[in-house]
Amino acid sequence: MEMQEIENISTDTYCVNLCKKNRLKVTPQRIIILEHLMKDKSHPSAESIYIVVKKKLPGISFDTVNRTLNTFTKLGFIDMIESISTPRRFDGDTDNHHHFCCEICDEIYDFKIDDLTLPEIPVKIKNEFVIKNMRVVLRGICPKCKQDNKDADNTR
Amino acid sequence: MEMQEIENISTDTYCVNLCKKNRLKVTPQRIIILEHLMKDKSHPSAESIYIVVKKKLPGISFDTVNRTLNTFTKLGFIDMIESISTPRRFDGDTDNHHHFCCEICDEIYDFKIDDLTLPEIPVKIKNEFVIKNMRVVLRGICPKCKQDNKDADNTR
DNA sequence: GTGATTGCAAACCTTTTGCACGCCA
DNA sequence: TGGCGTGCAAAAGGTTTGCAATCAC
Repeated sequence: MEMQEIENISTDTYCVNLCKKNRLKVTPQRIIILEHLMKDKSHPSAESIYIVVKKKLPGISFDTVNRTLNTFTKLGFIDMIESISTPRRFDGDTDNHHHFCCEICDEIYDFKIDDLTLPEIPVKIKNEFVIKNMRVVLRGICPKCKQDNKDADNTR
Repeated sequence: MEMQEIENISTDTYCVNLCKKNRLKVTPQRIIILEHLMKDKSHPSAESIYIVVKKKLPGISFDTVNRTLNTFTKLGFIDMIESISTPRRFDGDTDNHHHFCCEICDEIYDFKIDDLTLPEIPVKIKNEFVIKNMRVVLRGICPKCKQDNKDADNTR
């Protein structure tokens, strides 16, 4: 009980500071959403976050949840578990290979990894799950966009 | 030139056989879409596939492209580069960890990999790309759905 | 006070579904 | 011929955008 309270206070403080540090105004909507995400390990959707959060803050709108999630994702507070964009993309190459996704241009680059250095999947997973496919997904900035960014800096 | 022709013929034959083997009726729409996917390494969207394919088969509809892509994906002819489902999902845990995605229930399971066994990213990628995040993504069937499948089999 | 943030509504984009017609086996 | 596959149209599902009112700083 006491622990719980202490935990809440510190989570709250953490969220407030995170917003301040990133020059976001500290609004109850943001704090509640962020607090919830710190606790919810179920990889929730915007919809399910909205449902839970609305109980504590009945006036909150779904759009605010969506927008706030976008803001937090851009700032790196949270991760979006999804490839890049809404339109689905397809790959005729079903051989084992891996992807680098550029977060600026959404381009996907293939690369290979030496089989010998493929990661060790935990035994528990190997035994209890049926693994059909393994992919290493890198996210970041591709050479082209890196260059474009530099160019933009130089013209400032 | 000659090579090109030979290539086309064999690609075509390959696509026809692949459909037949999987008891799909061989329609020009399917063959053209499949042929295109064999060549296009750009990880195209349904839209961009539609635009290209329409040039060869002006009557084709966008819906057919979409439906065909679904069919091919289910049969494993091609891969869908996307996380699981359209609604985005979020993760408050931005520490390095990895995901198992169940293709039946869409549940996402976290797991850790010993840092020492993390895969070797090719030097070319390391040098030319800015890597912000690396995740190993496994796809398959989770223990719960595996059990459910077994149960269903037993009641047949 | 002022500018960022919110809530509401509409717009937008993509995928799915239902149905009649046409084509492949 | 029979039934799968296609094209068309409408619906559904989710995210984004524009705008006026509100709130944090």
